[in-house]
Amino acid sequence: MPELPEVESIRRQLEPLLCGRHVIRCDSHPSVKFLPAREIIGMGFESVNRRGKYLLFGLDDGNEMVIHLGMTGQLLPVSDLSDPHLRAWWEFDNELILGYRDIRRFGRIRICKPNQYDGTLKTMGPEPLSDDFTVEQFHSTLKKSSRKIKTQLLSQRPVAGVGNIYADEACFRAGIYPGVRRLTKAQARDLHESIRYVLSIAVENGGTTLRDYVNVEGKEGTNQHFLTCYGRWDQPCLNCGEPLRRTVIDNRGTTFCGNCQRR
DNA sequence: TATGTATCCTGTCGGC
DNA sequence: TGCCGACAGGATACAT
Repeated sequence: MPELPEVESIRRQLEPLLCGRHVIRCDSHPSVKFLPAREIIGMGFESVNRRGKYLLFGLDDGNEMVIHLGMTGQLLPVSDLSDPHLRAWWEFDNELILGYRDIRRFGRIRICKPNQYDGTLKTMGPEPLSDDFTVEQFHSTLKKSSRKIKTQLLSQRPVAGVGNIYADEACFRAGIYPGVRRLTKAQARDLHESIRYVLSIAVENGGTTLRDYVNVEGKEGTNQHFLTCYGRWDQPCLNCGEPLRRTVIDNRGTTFCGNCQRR
């Protein structure tokens, strides 16, 4: 499930591969989710950027191809175009064929003008590892909603790029129960610091591979070996030793420590 | 406008 | 061994 660290790892590897290259052939799965992949034939790639969990490919006609990897999306060189999970592919003028594999088809591809986004991209909060992500702005945004903190984080509005794994990790590190609806300024500061910490470490580790995630080289990340909370229910809390618990918050599996993360 | 819920998808796993 | 249902979850459409 690619979140910010996984998408950033992919972006860093794709940038030198694609910039300056032109698409000479391409095709896609007939689903409307993936059809826009066919629209960039003949175009050149000028940049590979990221916003939250979205990859933004700058094209030489001034538009951007936006790819969200969903749950199981992968971008990597391919040779077998009969792969049943291949949803789109682009052949470049250096014989590279970049494939978009997506087993569950939760991802999507679209073409749009830069900074003229809709949906989540339009309402997305600041990049968590940038100077734009401040405690004041973060606390102010959280105060505007009465939804549970984890739900707010997953909405991408208070901050970009946080998914289920890093929401659990950050709440655990901050000692905040993910189901609370209001945070004090001090709690917001702790959560702000924790989000930046867990994402920074995950980027350094090349992302978290639990099942499907691999980078452009087909290699798994290593951050799964450093998770302190997500997916560790029934295992002892690394702080207090109590068994971690599992619950469901807004239809998302959630791991927490009932002792360290008080409601 | 804010909030909550259903839906899309398919591989995996556990129960029978 | 094989079948079947539950489950995983990000974004979005829809209902309240």
